[in-house]
Amino acid sequence: MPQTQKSLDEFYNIFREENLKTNASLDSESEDMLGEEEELIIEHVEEERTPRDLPPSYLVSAGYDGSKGVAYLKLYEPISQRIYFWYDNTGHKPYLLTNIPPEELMKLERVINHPSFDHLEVIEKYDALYDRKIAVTKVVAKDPLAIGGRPKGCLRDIIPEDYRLIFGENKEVKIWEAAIRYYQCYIYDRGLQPGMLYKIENGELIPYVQDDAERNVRRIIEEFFKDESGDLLRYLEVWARLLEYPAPKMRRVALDIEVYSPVATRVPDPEEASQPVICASLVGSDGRKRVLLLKREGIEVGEMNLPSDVLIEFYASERDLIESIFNALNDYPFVITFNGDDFDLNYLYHRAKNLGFAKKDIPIERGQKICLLRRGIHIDLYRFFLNRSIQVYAFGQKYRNVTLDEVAQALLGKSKIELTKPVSEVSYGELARYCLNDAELTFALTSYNDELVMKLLFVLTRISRMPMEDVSRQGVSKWIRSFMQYEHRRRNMLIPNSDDIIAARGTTATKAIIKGKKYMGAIVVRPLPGVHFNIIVMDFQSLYPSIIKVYNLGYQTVRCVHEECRDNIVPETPHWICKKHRALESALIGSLRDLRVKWYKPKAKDKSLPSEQRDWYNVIQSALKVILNASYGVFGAEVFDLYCPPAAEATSAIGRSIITQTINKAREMGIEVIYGDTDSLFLKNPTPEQIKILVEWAEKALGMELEADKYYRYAVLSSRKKNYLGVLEDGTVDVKGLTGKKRHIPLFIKRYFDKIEDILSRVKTPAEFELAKKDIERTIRECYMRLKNREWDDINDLAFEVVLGKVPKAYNKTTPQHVKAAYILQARGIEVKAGDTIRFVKVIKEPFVKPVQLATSKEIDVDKYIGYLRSTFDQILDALNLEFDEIIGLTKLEQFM
DNA sequence: GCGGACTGCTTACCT
DNA sequence: ACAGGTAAGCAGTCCGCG
Repeated sequence: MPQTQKSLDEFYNIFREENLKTNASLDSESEDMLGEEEELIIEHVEEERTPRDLPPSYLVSAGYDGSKGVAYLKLYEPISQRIYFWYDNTGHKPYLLTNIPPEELMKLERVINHPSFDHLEVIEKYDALYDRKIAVTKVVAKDPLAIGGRPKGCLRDIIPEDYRLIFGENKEVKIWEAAIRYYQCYIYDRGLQPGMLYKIENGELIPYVQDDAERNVRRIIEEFFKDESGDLLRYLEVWARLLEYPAPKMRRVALDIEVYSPVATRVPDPEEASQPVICASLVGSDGRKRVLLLKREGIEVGEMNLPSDVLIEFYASERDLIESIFNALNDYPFVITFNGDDFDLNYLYHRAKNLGFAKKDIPIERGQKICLLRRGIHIDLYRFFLNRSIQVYAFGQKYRNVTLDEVAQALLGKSKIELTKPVSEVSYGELARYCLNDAELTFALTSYNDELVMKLLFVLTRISRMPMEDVSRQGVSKWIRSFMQYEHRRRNMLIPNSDDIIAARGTTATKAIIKGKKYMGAIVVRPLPGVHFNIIVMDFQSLYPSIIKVYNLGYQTVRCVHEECRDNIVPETPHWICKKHRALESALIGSLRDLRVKWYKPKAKDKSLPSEQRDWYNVIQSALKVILNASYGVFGAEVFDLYCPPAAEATSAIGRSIITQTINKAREMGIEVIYGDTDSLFLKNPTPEQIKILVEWAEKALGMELEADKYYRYAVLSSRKKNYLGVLEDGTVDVKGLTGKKRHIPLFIKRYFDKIEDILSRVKTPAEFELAKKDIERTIRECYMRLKNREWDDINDLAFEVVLGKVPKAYNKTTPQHVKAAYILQARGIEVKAGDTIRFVKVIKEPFVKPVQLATSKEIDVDKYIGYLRSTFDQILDALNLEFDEIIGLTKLEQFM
């Protein structure tokens, strides 16, 4: 393993000019113009919050203090339940790396005379793309904004510009690591572990070792992974330590505000904040519930029957009300909102400014799209639940639209309160109940299931090595990027630029089936239509992460520079894989995979453990699931900093080879393979011995873990891929891909589909199946007759619900039906946004669709619905050898009339 | 001027 | 703003048809 540990005396300082005058104009507020890698500069000087000594506390955030000019950390002390600050005392400074030698850089006046320029150093880095050590120049600055992230005048732009002016175009100017946010850079360089325990002793920051957790780590490593070969072991230990340390109880408050609005249908713009804040609710983990109301002319008191533990406070002045909110924001270490970045905190910030608050009295710091707290940690749950990976893998698609109402209904079984009148007009009592309920729901989303959401955030903070605020707002590719960048710094590896990787490794060689995609993906086995009893579904446990681990995939190893590796070919591709070095991605992803599969997943189900421990392990395994599920995808995503198309292509190619070999093996053994998709095989009636042999073969021949995942009493397959139904032993029905389960279809049809599902769940034997068929026919006939005779209870049951992917006018290629309906709504003055669900019915007259709220029953085009009914049920009837037309009483002859 | 064959767009889903 | 593969419905286009 190449490690470059050049000793310090080999490094030589070229230049160190003390304190060139600071240019005040560079400190001005240019927040709005910052690019994606926004540096949020915060100023907070509070001696009481920066102690010389601090008992063990959790590192929860990091940032840069503009007034002190240093990095700071936020530590959560779990006994006092307060946030404390620690300021850097190591003299760490922001920097970038370049291939331009110091003597040439010194000729670039705009660099050397830059007000924030500090000094130059030459250092050595390991360049993994070319397997060599290189000398690079470290350009050190006094201020992170001088490095990058500023639209104009930062060093990462100046260096290439001026170099070309002076030295010409011959040499390629390289800048590395200039887009990393300074506080992340600080975390990486100092090897800090957000989410872990630290203490402060006499001003020094010291990691705190907790014996219980360390014992667990030792046990995992020594007992559970004792057979693991050397290079993965180190990673297993680092990860295990991060995951075994428990999470603290987090003292927090949920905040929701209501704002007066002169136009009932319009929410006031937070940037203008022209209307008063009329109500705020604060629900704390300490049990405190407060409702703050602004006294206004002509508002009825109404019924004030709020629970006795709720404190109601009336304010004559809005200023006092906001000050009260700000006091709470300063008091609680964690503040929870639903959409606070966009609305609540944003509104309070601007409203306070409008009311003449001094900047130092506003505890909110604004970025371009985020609102942070100067003292505490602001978690915007809207941003967290919006995260696709969280939605799909952590919460199993339980909620569809990310609204407080829908998420709360899905996870808590509770709803928002419906107002009888616009917020601005309702009585104090109703306003208080409404606002309080929102804050209670918001709080409950972090407390239900033993604080699952807070713990999940904590685990992700540790894995990603990012501040909690960032983890809750950014996507999985940023989390993965962060822990990979951390590992580069730890190994003294140069973090390559995206174009370096493409230049060295090239692009893809296979052809995708789908037009516009970059390379070929997974295999889907053509299903054998029919009803099949005794089906075992086998699958490879996290196939792609296993491939990345076992086949050593990463930007470093795919198409490496060594001649001797070129014979290590990836099947069906021209790519080869390095035999000399282990890729960083392979080690990091591989060790995470092993910990999840071998330790956390089994332990999460282990009834011998105390339930608290089990819950914690369950949080960990679902956090790992989220990361692992994305670990292959990021290789193939341009937005990922270590984007490496051949690595993505190699992963799916190896996957195809593995599943194909396994199918062939099963068939050789005389087992019927009736279906399969990517990493799964549906085997018809295999014996336990056959399964055992197949599993052992996969282990031996492929080095992959194959397991029997499910047993279906029977499975119903049509000829369509990704489209089947399986009945488990306990009668649970797995429905995959069938139209009858899709969210957009009318409730009327969905209800009948559910009835059929119910009939099928009771079938145990082929004999019972014949009876069930008759039942199904009856059910479909009933549905058909009710439609034909126009016997629906509610026109809403006939509505299709389709999500508007973009604003209506952005559809310039075609105008789908839901867009037509959206236009009709717009014409009626109803606001329609991207992401809205449009509810429409099919009608007889042009344009053949109508928003359901504008339609009447007699306009409905029944034949369109019957057509839809047919195609929905054909997916099942195909497999049962039944004909829709015969069921509804149409003879073959009649079909032609 | 109309209908069938075709392609492309869009959404919802699977792994 | 993690990937590719599949189903389905509809919009829009082309072409034949004396």
